[in-house]
Amino acid sequence: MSIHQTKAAPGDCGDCPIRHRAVCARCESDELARLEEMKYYRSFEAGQPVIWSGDRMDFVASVVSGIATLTQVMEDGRTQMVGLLLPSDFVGRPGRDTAAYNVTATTDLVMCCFRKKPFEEMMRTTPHVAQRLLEMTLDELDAAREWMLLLGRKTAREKIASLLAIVARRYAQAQPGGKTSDMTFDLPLTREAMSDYLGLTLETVSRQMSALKKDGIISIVSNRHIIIPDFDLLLEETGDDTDGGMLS
Amino acid sequence: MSIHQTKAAPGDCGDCPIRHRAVCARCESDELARLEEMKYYRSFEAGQPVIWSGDRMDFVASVVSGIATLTQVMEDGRTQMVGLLLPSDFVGRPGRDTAAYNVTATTDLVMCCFRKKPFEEMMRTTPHVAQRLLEMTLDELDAAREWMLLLGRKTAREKIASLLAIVARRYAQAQPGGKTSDMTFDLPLTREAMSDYLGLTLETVSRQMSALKKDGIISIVSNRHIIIPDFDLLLEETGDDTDGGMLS
DNA sequence: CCTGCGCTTTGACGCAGATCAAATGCGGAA
DNA sequence: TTCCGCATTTGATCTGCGTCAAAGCGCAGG
Repeated sequence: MSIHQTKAAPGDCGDCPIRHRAVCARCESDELARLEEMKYYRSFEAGQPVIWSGDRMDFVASVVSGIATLTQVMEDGRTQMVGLLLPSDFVGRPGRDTAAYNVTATTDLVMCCFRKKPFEEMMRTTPHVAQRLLEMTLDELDAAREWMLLLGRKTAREKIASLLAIVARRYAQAQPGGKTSDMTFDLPLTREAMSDYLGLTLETVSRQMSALKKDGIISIVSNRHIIIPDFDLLLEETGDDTDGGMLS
Repeated sequence: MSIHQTKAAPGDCGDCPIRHRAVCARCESDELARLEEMKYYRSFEAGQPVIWSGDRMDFVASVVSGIATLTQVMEDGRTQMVGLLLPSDFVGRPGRDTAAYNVTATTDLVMCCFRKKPFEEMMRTTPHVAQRLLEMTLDELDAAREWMLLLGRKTAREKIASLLAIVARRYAQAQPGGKTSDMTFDLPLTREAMSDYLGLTLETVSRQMSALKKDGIISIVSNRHIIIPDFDLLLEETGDDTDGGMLS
């Protein structure tokens, strides 16, 4: 589907690209050894479902590379994304045996899966995994609350700007220097996925993207490739406090 | 402000009404003793602020009785509630020293506060508090995701029905029998608080409440006091799957 | 009993974003 | 190169909810 080949799974935790950010971040080498025994990799092509809400799920997992989404769907088809999973993010809930959401690969995806039983046992007997998972869950809860403000109170334009800022920021922090000027990245989401994220229709997303482009806030090259000439200008469109937040 | 007197703080954890549901739920008696040493009670009148976003916060806390809200406010005043805290719910984040949200008492409120330093130390050295906190945080994350679906995709009528169903359910589970018929309760929220919860204006909330009343889904006695003659009828208005969800 | 003050309801009107529909453009296969 | 399928853009119109404004209503205090 794309020219990229799925990066071969690392196999050894020592070489793992998410080693220091995922649930295993705090683990000592003996704990890593235990994890190695319960882990296995799974790959998915862009667009493929990982699991459906309600399905039995006997593993938990970390995203190693690529992007996945968590979505909720109402009976009549209305869809809301409730999670955007980037490398090192965690899927699944210890102590629950069915999936609560649809999980879909939006790009080619590699996940590091842990068999649920031994993983739960490890959470009970050693502190490092549970500690890290708590920290990650609290971060996700904060992100979810930010997202709730976006869904409940922001205008369509502010929503789009916020999403672009979030994605751009994550690319920036995975990249060298460059800071506030001339960020460039590939949007890993279709217009429809964006609309599901933002609680809008895909037409509104498209119109607002065009509007931001017309106003010089962003450049759109080849539909997915975005250039942000001035990140501060984009931030002003998000409706968020321009200043604060540097604390913490 | 109300005839109710603030229930005297329990003082002893053994008598605490939230003993088996709060962060301390899993603690053994020696751990409880440690918690007793770091805890103190604070009371707030209905409508009073507990803490403002950005303020220094050197405690974490459990709601003992009453109701508090977490809200985010944009520069221009747009407000979104991001958390509704009922008895046994937890406020504050270990490892963070400023409040991330406005916390407000919407009814008379009693909180059991723990000094942050010793609480964090306890999380590091004994597993039970951290384990319980992880579980509670995962529950909150699920609730937040349900809430995101509501904010992003539900109609005003569905939003109102969903909120009433949530509150009614919680009252029901704190009450005897009664099940699906003739639930009656006091809404602990003003129309404005409801609108902040749902991402609507207070006028729309009022109109939809009137509409549900006209359609016989609810009865409104004295503005805050609500009767739900048939809970299943209300559920049909929420837009959620009428059936599923019995699993789990 | 009257009065004032919050909270709530109701009405009239406007608009942001949804809906319906039709191009347009782009990448992959033949 | 042409063709096809699909994502995206753009246009025209509709509508649910927001906005602005004015009553009601219940309760505490005088």
